[in-house]
Amino acid sequence: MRNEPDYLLYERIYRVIEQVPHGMVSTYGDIAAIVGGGCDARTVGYALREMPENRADSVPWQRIINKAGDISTRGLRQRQLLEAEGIAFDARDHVIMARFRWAGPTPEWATANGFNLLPPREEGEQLSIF
DNA sequence: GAATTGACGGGGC
DNA sequence: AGCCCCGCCAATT
Repeated sequence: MRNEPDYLLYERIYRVIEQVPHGMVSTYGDIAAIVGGGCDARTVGYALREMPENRADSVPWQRIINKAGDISTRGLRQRQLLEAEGIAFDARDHVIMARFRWAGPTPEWATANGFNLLPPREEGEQLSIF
């Protein structure tokens, strides 16, 4: 018996995903890092796969892709939905991560809701908004 | 309960 | 960029 029911863990995952803004994407690993508490990338993938249809209305599942920047759910209209948000793909069908990757929740929100922040990324790469 | 699979990630090469 | 290996957690067989 777990101290925390699985459905509650999924709820936390969905809640974080809801924070990913329109026109941006995040990765399974990033979401897991924010959720914390023994959550990993695969768990996020599981939560999304098990997510009931009605949840899809508020949870932007399409914005969650793998770290390589390519979509896993081939066949679904994921790419179509992302392009509709203005997210661009390169010639290899990969999202340009350096440009569309979400930097994580605000410190205020994370603290207020009991989530982690994304570790700062070093490389000179950053999401310059212009 | 072991083995396998899965909308995964990081480190090596 | 790719491929391989290993670790991770949950569900299924």
